[in-house]
Amino acid sequence: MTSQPRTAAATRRDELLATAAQVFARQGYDATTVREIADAAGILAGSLYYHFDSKESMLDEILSGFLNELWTGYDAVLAAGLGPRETLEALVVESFREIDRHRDAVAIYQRERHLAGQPRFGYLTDSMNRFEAAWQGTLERGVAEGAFRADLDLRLAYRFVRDTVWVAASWYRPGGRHDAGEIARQYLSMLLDGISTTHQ
Amino acid sequence: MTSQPRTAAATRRDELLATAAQVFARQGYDATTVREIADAAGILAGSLYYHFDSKESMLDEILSGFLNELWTGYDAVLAAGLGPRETLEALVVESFREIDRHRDAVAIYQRERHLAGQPRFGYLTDSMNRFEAAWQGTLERGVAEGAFRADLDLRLAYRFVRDTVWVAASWYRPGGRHDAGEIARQYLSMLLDGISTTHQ
Amino acid sequence: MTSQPRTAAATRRDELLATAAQVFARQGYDATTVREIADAAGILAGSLYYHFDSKESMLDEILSGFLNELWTGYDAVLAAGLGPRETLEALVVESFREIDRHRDAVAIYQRERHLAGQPRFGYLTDSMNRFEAAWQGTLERGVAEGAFRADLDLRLAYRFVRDTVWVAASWYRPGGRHDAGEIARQYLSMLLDGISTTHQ
Amino acid sequence: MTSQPRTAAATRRDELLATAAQVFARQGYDATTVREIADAAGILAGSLYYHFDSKESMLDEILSGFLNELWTGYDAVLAAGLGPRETLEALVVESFREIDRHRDAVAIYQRERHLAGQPRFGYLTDSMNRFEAAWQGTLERGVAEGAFRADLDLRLAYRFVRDTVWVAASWYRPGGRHDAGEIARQYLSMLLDGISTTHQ
DNA sequence: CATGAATGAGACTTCATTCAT
DNA sequence: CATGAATGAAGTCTCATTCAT
Repeated sequence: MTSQPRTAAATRRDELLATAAQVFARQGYDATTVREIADAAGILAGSLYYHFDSKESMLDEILSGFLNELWTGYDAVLAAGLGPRETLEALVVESFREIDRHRDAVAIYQRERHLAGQPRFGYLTDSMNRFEAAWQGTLERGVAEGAFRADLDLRLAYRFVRDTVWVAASWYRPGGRHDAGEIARQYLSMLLDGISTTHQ
Repeated sequence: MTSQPRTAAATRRDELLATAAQVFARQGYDATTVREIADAAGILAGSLYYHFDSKESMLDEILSGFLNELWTGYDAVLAAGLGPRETLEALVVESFREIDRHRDAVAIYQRERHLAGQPRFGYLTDSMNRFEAAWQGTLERGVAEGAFRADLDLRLAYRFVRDTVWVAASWYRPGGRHDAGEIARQYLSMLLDGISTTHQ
Repeated sequence: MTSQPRTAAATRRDELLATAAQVFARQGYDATTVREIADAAGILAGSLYYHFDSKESMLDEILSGFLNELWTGYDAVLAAGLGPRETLEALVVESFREIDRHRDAVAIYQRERHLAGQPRFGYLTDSMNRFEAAWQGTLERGVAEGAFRADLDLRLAYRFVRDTVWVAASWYRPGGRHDAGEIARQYLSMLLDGISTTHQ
Repeated sequence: MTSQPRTAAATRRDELLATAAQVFARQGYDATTVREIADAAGILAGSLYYHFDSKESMLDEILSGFLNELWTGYDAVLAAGLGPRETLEALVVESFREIDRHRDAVAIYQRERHLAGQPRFGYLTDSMNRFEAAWQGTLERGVAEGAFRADLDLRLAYRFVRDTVWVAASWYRPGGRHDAGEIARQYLSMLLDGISTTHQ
């Protein structure tokens, strides 16, 4: 009778996850009650448990789903054999694309970073480590090849770049004045050249 | 015999607030139980209510106390009659000084920004507005006077600068490799001149 | 299959309210714990909050429910166009009927009169005012028409009548020696004619 | 050095008890916090424990103090060898005198009648029994001697008389339009002769 | 798939009471 | 006598979760 039950169910799950992500992003995971998610989805709280094991597993799916897609994009960039400056540009562009597509998940990820300590969310720590390796490695290559300034503390520079990009998720709204690509371009321009007109 | 009773009571409150801020910063406000704060302070949960009305009022005092000190510093900078570039530099330095002194409060402030919607925390919204006015005004003056690049979207630039500075509270630990002044100097260098060696 | 879901839910609420009223009447509102109500109802304390917002809202529903029914009865009496003596008799009879049907609510109402000061229970004050108007107006008409003694202070007489009737709720038990109608008759006899054999 | 330490201390106790009685009467015993009593007395909550063992012992002293004085008055009346009607009149007058002098204690006594079940307050039960014996005995003598109507249920009549008198404590304010004696006279008139002009 | 009622653990908070000063 | 700080028990309420229908 039903054509693709698995697909239909998966679609319903995704809808519910998107709803949950929206509420988590707005209020924070802890401050969100299962009932609020259910209200936003138009069902009763108990009914969510037909689809998900627990509130935590919703969070889990949201975060791991986002990170999977993120790393698909990042890995493509890192495997492309670009120079350090081009790699950094591509990573920034890719990051804003992910923010555009997974805004809520990114916001949650930023806010609930402390979850990385729990076994269930160990993949967050893994991701953070790969993340640091990718960005800091790119910066180091850039310094070595003369593309980036050599007088900077690279750990500070890494954090500067990282935060600069990802915190944008906390204010970015799709459909605003600029699309994700334009924002990426402006950010890159500031990041690479600074905002000052006179360079020492 | 007793030296300063008023000071003694104020000191105890401040100690407890510092303890609470530490726990809030580590775990998040919602995920923190009153009992955890009390444990960290070496008293029983109920005893906190001799000093404070509620968990929320602890948060309130932490945030408003921080913002009061922040604005004392900012107002001094803004009243000094400096040029835009010097103003921006002074604001960044002052910000890192505040991060150094109120690390926990800053981290809480970053994470619990959504509180601004509640009447009790309306002063957060006020502060954010004054904040935007101060920074964005400085950027505009800088563009007008030729100190900052004119080809940037100023709202984006404002967010870039703002986030860049404040997110540092999430990883800054006093007593680390660099002191707050050194970090400010490096951040300013990246912000103003960019990380690239070749400027277009 | 299911007969009347709305009725079923309303019935459950009413059962729980009746249970709560019983405990409140026995021990007083303040001295009653939510757990005692739940125990009496055979559920856990937390489960009450599926049906009611708070302990106070249970009290609210008990009192307002009672007063609504009371005023339905009183208004019918007052609208019947009876003479003052017949009106007073009908009010007393109606009062004892309400005591019979809402014994617990009446006892609570007597004991927790001080609630009238709180905004949420402002309707208690309203009811008390209407109450006074109804009874004292009847007494005044009776004096004017010669049915009641003219030598009495009417405010005192009003209180005498009022207290006389309603305090009965504190000892009345349905199924006792006399039914409500018989008690009303004896009270009316004492009230109207006194307990003395020789009248001056 | 101090002239009468015992008397001074006793005076302070009495002041505090009067304050406590006032608050208990207004809000009810359970709804009153020790801190509210202390506030009303202008001291801190802990300081009350220099004078009293516990909140309950304050209540105890208030109630037993009142009952002691009440029974001194009642016993004098009952020992005077009066006829039933004169006895009833004297008891009513004495009761209003006690209400006048111990208004708060009487109000508390009315409201917290359920305490009679606790061992510590067993004297309340004793007092109630003596009370019932005194009043109902007087009524019975009156019926036997033809002073009171024989067609009434005496238990109902007893309750009618009892409640009628004592509930007055809930609204009586000293210094009002009528003094206690005048109120007693009017109450007696209604009680004995009724409020109707035509007697059957 | 969803509902409605309930569970049970745990949260925040209150408050009578204690005690060193 | 009084204070100020703390205790510890208990109370109201929340909320993730379960389950029969």
